[in-house]
Amino acid sequence: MRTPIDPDSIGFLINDLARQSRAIFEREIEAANLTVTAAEARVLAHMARTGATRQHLLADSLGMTPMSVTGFLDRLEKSELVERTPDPKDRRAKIVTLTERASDILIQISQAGRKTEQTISEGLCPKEWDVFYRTALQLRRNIADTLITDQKDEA
Amino acid sequence: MRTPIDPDSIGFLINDLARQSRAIFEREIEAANLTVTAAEARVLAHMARTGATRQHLLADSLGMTPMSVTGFLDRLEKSELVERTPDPKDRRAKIVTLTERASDILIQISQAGRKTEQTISEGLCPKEWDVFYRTALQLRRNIADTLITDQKDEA
DNA sequence: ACAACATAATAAGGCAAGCATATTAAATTG
DNA sequence: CAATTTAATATGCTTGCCTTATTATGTTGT
Repeated sequence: MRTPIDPDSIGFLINDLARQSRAIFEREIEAANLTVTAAEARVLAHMARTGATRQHLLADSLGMTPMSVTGFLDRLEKSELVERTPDPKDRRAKIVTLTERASDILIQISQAGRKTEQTISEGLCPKEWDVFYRTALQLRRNIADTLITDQKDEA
Repeated sequence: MRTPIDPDSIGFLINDLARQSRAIFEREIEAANLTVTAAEARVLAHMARTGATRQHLLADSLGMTPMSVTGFLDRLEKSELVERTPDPKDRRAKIVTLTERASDILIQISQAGRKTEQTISEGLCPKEWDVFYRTALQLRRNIADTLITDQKDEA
């Protein structure tokens, strides 16, 4: 019974990469004197991509629960980076949008992101890097589909 | 100014993969009726690899602070999966070891890990998977080195 | 030998990133 | 128009870390 458990197995590995890259990203963010966390940046990124939406759609896009999104939006709203406006078509719903102020910060965030990317991929052969990136993309979709399917199975 | 910020950039991507794979792993763990978390499993994995060690060495191996390790060990000790014994060579230090009970659980954890790996990599071409895995390994070392160097720069 | 410093673990306390559950108001559907 | 579903949120929890003391030792230079 060799290798009963391996710290180099893919799950641990991916987790390590996430912690490491987050650490580097946060360092860049701090260097730029920004006051957003990596997770908040992620929310902003999705908002930038999807445009004005209802909160639960944003939650879907982020792959988290509506309640988690509420928490993020509360903080981001306090920092005046997002706004919640009532949805005229459904009085239960709210539409979230990025503020003026956010666009400024988004640019700085993306710069931090690019620097992080550079730091991380430094010394890697571009071809390998490319395969790595594309596989990661594919993997994410793959897993997301599995998770959604399983979720339906529960119902 | 196109792509001011991209939810598909590598940092976010890796983070997403970590969350997703952890979710799947935790599902497996629960299915096996185990009561360890992914992070605890990681600690156990490192302990299994490094053998009996002092806590601060374990912390190094895990890439976390000694205090964080203390917390994990407290819980694992309560679950009787690890033991702390005084180091005869240094009365400040403690040697941590896995218990009998842990070896059982480690096997189950590794099975959960393998199942997770299967689920995740399902449908991927083995060659791509291999490149992905090896690049990830390389990347981790790469980043770990950067982080350590930078840390020294601060001092 | 002993003062100064470094090191090993821990106590205390905090914060971020979530989650689950229950609630309220509004919409939809039979 | 009653029953069900949906959108957001309040409340309160867990996990996975961190920082900053503190205490007990070890080590080192003089």
